[in-house]
Amino acid sequence: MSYSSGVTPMTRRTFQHQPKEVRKSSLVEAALDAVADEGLSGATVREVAERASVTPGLIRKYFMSKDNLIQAAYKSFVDDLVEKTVTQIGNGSTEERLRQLVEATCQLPFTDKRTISIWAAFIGMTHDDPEMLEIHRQGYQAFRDVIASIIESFYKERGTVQPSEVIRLKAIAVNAVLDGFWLEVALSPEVFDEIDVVQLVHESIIAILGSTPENVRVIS
Amino acid sequence: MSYSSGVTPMTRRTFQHQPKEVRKSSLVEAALDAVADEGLSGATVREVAERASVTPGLIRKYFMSKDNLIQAAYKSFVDDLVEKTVTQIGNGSTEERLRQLVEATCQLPFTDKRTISIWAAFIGMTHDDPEMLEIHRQGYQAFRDVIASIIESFYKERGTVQPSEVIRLKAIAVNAVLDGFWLEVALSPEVFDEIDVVQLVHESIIAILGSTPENVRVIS
DNA sequence: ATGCTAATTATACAAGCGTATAATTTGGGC
DNA sequence: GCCCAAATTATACGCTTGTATAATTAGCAT
Repeated sequence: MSYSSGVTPMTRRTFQHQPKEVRKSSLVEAALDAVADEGLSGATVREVAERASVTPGLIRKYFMSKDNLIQAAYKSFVDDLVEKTVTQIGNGSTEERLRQLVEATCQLPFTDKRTISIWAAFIGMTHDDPEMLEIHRQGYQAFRDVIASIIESFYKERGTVQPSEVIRLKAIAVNAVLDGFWLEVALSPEVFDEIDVVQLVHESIIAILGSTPENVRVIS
Repeated sequence: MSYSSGVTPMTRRTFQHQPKEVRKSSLVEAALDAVADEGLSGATVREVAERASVTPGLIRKYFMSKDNLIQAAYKSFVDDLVEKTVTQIGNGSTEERLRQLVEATCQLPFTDKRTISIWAAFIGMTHDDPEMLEIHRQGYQAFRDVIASIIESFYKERGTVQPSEVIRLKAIAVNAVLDGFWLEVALSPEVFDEIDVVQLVHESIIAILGSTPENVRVIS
């Protein structure tokens, strides 16, 4: 809804000057809201501008193009996600950190509708736009590093120091498990209505960490 | 590129009548090609029509709207994927079927650029469009059923018959692992350049199947 | 051969898109 | 209190989109 209902306004709308960074992040936030609510195709320049209480032309003062704004929004989103994860994991014992990692992945606010909608909307762009792909990769790399550090502690505590190559493989596997569960929870939440996801994921990860090609045995 | 370079054509282009189903599936295939190559935003009515060697107007004879065409394309894609998986798995021993399942997930043609591009493009629509969500869910349900039947055989062969609830949980977990790995391979293939993904996934799944909350132990 | 019906093409239109640019307002320096 | 640069608004343009519809063609029944 425009501020004037179609007719030429008697007076221009008032506005306030804002520092560059404030305006930029305000526009980025508005873009993410638009993507979450209306999907990628709904995140038009006009829609974003309206959500930021600003006129469309202003966007081009701060971003070279609409694509540029979308990229900035994606980067902001990915960085936030990684940072929130790191923060939530904290500095406790290995067991605690692992549990926090699982909870961060399976529970709110990481599985809320907004986060999932944005993730899903953007993931499709990584194949067309090389810049979006790069942003995605950096985020995943950072996430995998967090996982790897926990796994390293895990083995150290158990006195079975593993070569870095093993840790790398385990980190990839654990990352896959977290990603896969997250995706399932995100897209088919009703499947997990009566399931303790955190427990299930935790068991799966422990199973993977506790197995090597030589020592996997079904005991019972 | 149109058949006439902008000027009014002297003669209309020739065409052939086609059976309803042939035309429909031809349009669906063209839509999938367009999505794979140009992304969702590139899959316009005109683009699809051109790829199907047809004029845009014809699409509306077979599909109520563009959205309707996109939904049909997604359904075709999902059904194909499930069917190809089932076919590849075949009727061998449990061990063979499990191996085939893993290979089907991690190797070509399930991880080729076309398949991944289409999957990624569509997944973002499942949050806006309820019909797309339903198509997605049906596909996943079918896939999970395939996994569950393999898992059931797995336990039967080992003489440890599990309650259906356990099988269901394991199926969800295995599905998550496959999904997660598939996603990683799809989006960051360079990570797996020197890794035997099939082996890694297989180990992870065996670890999960062989673990219960009571019997998980690190042996070595 | 002819005529009829369905299939297909060609054309047009209104709406929405990203973008460019000129006009106006704001707020701090003097 | 004025002025000037920067920030913001307003307006317009050209293009693409999905859709509607009229004109034409193709193929089959007779």
